[in-house]
Formats: sequence, structure tokens, C-alpha cells
Amino acid sequence: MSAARRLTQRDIAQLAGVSQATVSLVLNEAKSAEGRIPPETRERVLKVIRETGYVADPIARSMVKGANRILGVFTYQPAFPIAQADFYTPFLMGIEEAAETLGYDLLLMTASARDEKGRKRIFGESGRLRLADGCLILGSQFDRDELAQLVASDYPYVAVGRRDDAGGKVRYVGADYITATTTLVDQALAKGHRQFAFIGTTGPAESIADRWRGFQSALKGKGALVHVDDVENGDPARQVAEVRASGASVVFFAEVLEAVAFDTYARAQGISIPGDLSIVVLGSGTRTHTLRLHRAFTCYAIPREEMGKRAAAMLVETLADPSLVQQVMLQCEIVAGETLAPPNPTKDSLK
Amino acid sequence: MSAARRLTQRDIAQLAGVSQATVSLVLNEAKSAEGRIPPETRERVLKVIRETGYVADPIARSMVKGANRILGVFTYQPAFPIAQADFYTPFLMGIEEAAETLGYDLLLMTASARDEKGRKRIFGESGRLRLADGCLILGSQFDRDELAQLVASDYPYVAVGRRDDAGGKVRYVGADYITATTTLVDQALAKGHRQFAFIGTTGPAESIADRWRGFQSALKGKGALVHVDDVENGDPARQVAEVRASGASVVFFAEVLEAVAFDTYARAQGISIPGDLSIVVLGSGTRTHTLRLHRAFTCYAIPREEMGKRAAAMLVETLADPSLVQQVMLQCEIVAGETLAPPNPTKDSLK
DNA sequence: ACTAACAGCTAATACGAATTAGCGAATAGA
DNA sequence: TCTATTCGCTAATTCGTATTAGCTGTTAGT
Repeated sequence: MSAARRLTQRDIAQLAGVSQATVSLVLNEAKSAEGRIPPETRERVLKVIRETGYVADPIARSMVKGANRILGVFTYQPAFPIAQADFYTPFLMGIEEAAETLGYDLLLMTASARDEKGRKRIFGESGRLRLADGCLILGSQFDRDELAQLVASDYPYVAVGRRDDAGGKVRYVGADYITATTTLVDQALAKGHRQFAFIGTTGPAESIADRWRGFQSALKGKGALVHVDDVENGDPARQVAEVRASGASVVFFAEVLEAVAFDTYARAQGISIPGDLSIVVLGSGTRTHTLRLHRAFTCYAIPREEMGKRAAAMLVETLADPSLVQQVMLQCEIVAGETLAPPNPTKDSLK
Repeated sequence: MSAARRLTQRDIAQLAGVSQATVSLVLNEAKSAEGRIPPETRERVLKVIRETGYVADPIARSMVKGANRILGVFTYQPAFPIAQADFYTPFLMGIEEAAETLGYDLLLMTASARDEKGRKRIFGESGRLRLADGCLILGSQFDRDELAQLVASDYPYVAVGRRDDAGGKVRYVGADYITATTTLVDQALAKGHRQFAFIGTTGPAESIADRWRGFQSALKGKGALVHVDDVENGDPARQVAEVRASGASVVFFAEVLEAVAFDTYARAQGISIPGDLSIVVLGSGTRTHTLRLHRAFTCYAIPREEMGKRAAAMLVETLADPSLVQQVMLQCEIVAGETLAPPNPTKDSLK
């Protein structure tokens, strides 16, 4: 049985006493209603197909048709890293849901995305990209040159996350961090905060830059930015000390993990949050994720699943009309949380 | 540019002034060292390839070679369901890691796995299965007929999770629930427990059946099974009442979520856990997951990532030698937790 | 000098399905 | 009865690459 070559249309044709072309016509009948096949012949062929369990080879089929009903998923980091299991997952959940609805399979380009030097590259020598009809690109840090190449090519793609122009408008489904960030800054202002601190990097990724830009412009003329710590994985002890010394009454974080470390350390020092110091997180995972992980930070929820869903849908639209270049921004939902309160009037942090 | 047909070897050949066959030979040179191409011709062709950025069409290539370097992933439920986000994810993390190392991409058969009636089927009419060189099958509940069909076919597959024979030995990488369960029962016995309760279904999935079998056989002759609740999503209030009435001093759960509900309700009723009643969970997610979600139940950790990794590796071995039928069982790590203590001597639950 | 061997390349074919052009027979039209 | 038309089907071609058989021209061997 192992040597039993896979059935082909020729085999079916022979069994049914017709030609290979007829078998193909029966299989794709809906098409050219012209050269119709009479019901009896049709049935005879279908009977053989049923009995043998024949299915057309998808590779040969896509070779001649040029399409696969496959969406590629390219990630600039491993899609399921142990360390950050929850980063891609929500996107993928949305992507999968949409793909299933739309009738597409998903090709995760885990291996072929690496070039000979092991770097992640979209246009690898393998050309595996072509296996998919189009592709979704995930990751906070894009390679600008590759993105430009992609934009210039006629290959259908959609980026998950807003992207600056790269030699042309980039197709994307992003989240509106600027509006959400502005809302949170306004809330802090409304509660009376005037001295702000910001901890987190400010670029170069668009998602990070947007947070920083939104923060700055919302604050402009209405509050003072008294401390900025532009580091990744900083030392909480130092951060807490510096923030306290700066007189800030509220700290904004670009990264939830930083906030967790800060919060944990500050409490251990007897600092009341938000009594003595408010904490606001710009972003963080999905709602469920946020609630589960730690305490409920005041933050906004990035609609990751929805982004994945919309991106997949947009990609499929693009397949139908390759000239289409859409850019969609989704709103983030504000999560009230419990770490933003009016500043403590006894502290000198309130002017 | 949009109409610019993709480059083919014929184009390259023309530009380099050679034949298409020569281009192909240059690309795959390592092969038949016989009809060697002299360095100068080789260089000329490679130069054109470099300048044009040509890459071979993977579809045409796999059409003639018959292999794709793609591993299919078939799931009996959506791979990333919102509700149970963490069920497949750990497996996929392992699978992805192995696939990347081994140089394979992953094809998630989300859409093509459904037949015309919307049911999940491995052998769909689409025949998309053939797009992958082989396939990994996930899900607790397999369709026996399909599994038998798979076993009988010459299609390379590996099941993640132990599977009973289905017209032949099934290739799988499973977790040894029986041994792990036995260990936990023995621990409970060693602490003095004699009256046991069991909450959870007992089949038909192998993973569930193994827990139940292990539980029963470990208990045989050494302790009494005073209460069994064979339901999914039971009512915690009723469960707590019945367990208390039964006089059991320890409850075993087959499903962590049931344990969470039970635990939460019991504590609310003023029942001390494990003071008045011990709880043991058979299974649960990965270590990280377990620790994060709720309190630290006494349980064992299913090595999901490792299972995914090994399954992918086994599948690749199978591709090389299709006659191979391996069955691997991985050990579960016992998590001490804090919900198993000696029975309360003041209660009548201790004989 | 005449064959043998070989280097360097190309023509031809296969892979499996889709699709087009068109053939032969039957029927319709005049 | 002779030409159109339609029906029912098939031969031939295509997609892009890999591979084999083999052709041509040069060199080696005797």
C-alpha cells in the first residue's frame, strides 16, 4: 500500500472510461457552462471519484490557477515564544477566526523566513512567500528596507499595527494609541495631576512612538513632564527613587511589565498606589489578560483580536483588488482600573 | 508594475544567454556533479539571478519534487479559541520551536479542515492535507473513523496525545497521566487519606480515561472511592455539599477549572483548604500557567511544549522513513502545590 | 588518423490539473 | 439532400521547475 501511487485524474478517467479533461470538467463544472457534460457521464465520473476517494492535488491545482487559499503569517519574532506567549496569540486568535470564516488556511512562516545568516527576512531566498496568496506581517519592529520593498512589489500584504510610509503608503490595521493616550492624560489632568513622569522607550517602533507622541502633545501646556526614563528593563529601585525625587504625582508606563515591577517595588517601600502615586499604563494586553496578570492598572486595552481579524479580512479584499491600499485605525478601550487617583495634597508634588 | 509577470527560469535563461535547464542546474548544482557547469557560465547565471532577485516558485518546485517542507497542523477545535486560549498555545509553542529548528513551515488548517457540513474533518474534499508533507493532529476528542483511515493510509502524521489503536498502532507523543496520577494518589495515601472523591468526566477521550484509570487502579485496595461526580461544568454548590456529605477527605479533579470553581465556593463556605479538605488536580496547564491563574494546586504539569516539540520531530523522522511507527510517552512533573495536607483528624472523614 | 571519452550544454519530458480549440456525430433547418 | 448548428467529448497545451537523455565540439588515447 505504501507504494500505491496517489490517484490522479488520469486514473479516474480510465476507470470511468472518459478522458482526463472530462474528469476535470466534472470537478469544476460550475465554470464554463458551455461544453456541458450530460448527467449520466457526470454521474459515472462522480461515482468513481466517490468510490476511490480521489481528491485533486492542491499543488497541481494551484500551479495552474495561481492561487492557494492560504494566508501567510510572517512574524519578526517567533510566533509562540515561551517568554512572551501572550504577545502574538491574541492577534493570531483574531486572524484564525477571520481566516476560517473566509475559507483560508494559515501558513506560519517560521523557518523559511530566515535567511542563510539566520536573520528574519520577508524576502528570503526560498521564495516561500509565494506559497501563500498574500501575507500578514506581525512584529513591533519592522525592517524599513524590507517594508519598502514589499510596498514597491505587487505582493499582497497587510501589516498588523500602524506603519509609517515606506516609499509609499503601507497597508495596515493599527490601533489608535494617540487618542487613547490622550484620553488617559486628560483623565490624569482632570484629577488634578500636574507633575508627570514617563517610563519607557520612545521609539523607534511606530507603536511606541505613537504613545510617546500622544503623551507629549496631550500634556503640552497643561502639565509638566518632570521625569523621563527612556530605558528598557530599567531598575525599579532607581526608577522609584527618581520619580519620587522628581515630585511627579503620576507615572505613565509604555510597557506593562515595567509597571508591574515598579508597582511591586514601590509598594514594598510603603508607597501607596494610587494614594501617594498614580500609575497609568499605555497599552497592555487584552482585557482578560490584564485583569488576570497583576492588579488592575489604569490603562487601555489594545484590541488585538480585532486587529488580527480586520487585517485578515483586509488582506482577502486586497487579493480581490490588488490596487487597494487601505489604512485602518481601531480604537482602544479605556480600562478605568484602580491606579489613577487624585494626587496626594500633603505631598509637595501638588503645586 | 502590477502586470509585471513574475520572473521564471526561462527569463533568467534568456538574460544569461543559456537554456532554462542550465539555470535549473546552476540553482541545484550540488546534485548530479556529473554534468557540471563551468564556473564562468555559473557566475554569469548567478549574476543575472542576483540582479533580478529571482527566486524559484515554490509551488512549481514542490510539484516536481513532491515535498514542501511544510508541516500541517490539524486541530479538532479552533486553534486559538478565545475561551480556551491556553489549551493549544503551549503545544504550538513547542511545535513552532521544533519546526523552526528543522526548517519547516507550519500550515494551520483552519478552514480547509471543514467539510461542506461544517464539521471538522481531516480528509476534507479539498485535499489540502497534501499541501503539507505530513501533519500533526491536536485535540482531545478524535474521530475514530478518521483516525483509522489515517492509520491505514500512507500519509505521514503524528498525534499529540496518546491514542488507542485504531485499526493499527497510532503514531503519537503523549503524556503519561497514569503514572503521574498514581504518584499523586500515593501521596494522598501516604498523608493518611482513605476516603477519596473524584470529580470530572471519565471518558471517552484517552487523556481523560487515563486519568480515571490511573486513579482507580492506584486506589484499589488502599482507599475508598466515596464519591464520583461524572459531569462537566457541574454546580460547585452541589459538588461541595455532596463531597462533604460523603466524608471524603480529599477530592481529585480531572479538570483545573472545575477545581477552581470548587475551591472558590468551598472557601466562601468557610471550609479550609487543605485544612478541612484537600484538593488534587490531575493535569492542568504548564507550570507558568498554573502558578499564575489561581492558587497553587497540588497537581502535575503536562509537558505540553515538550510534547509539541517531540511530535514535530517525530513527524519529520516519519517523513524520512514512512514505515516508522513510534509511540512516545513523556513524564509529567509533579507540582507539590499547597492543597494537599493530611486529613483533619477531628472530622469523621478519617476512619 | 580514427575512435573514445568527456566537457558543456540543451531539447525533451514529467509532475497533475485546468483550459482551450476543435473533432466527429447527431440533429436541425431549408 | 445538403449545409448549419449543437452536443459530447478529447487532444493538446499551459503553469514553472527538475531531470534525463543526448547532441556537439574538443581532447585524449592508441
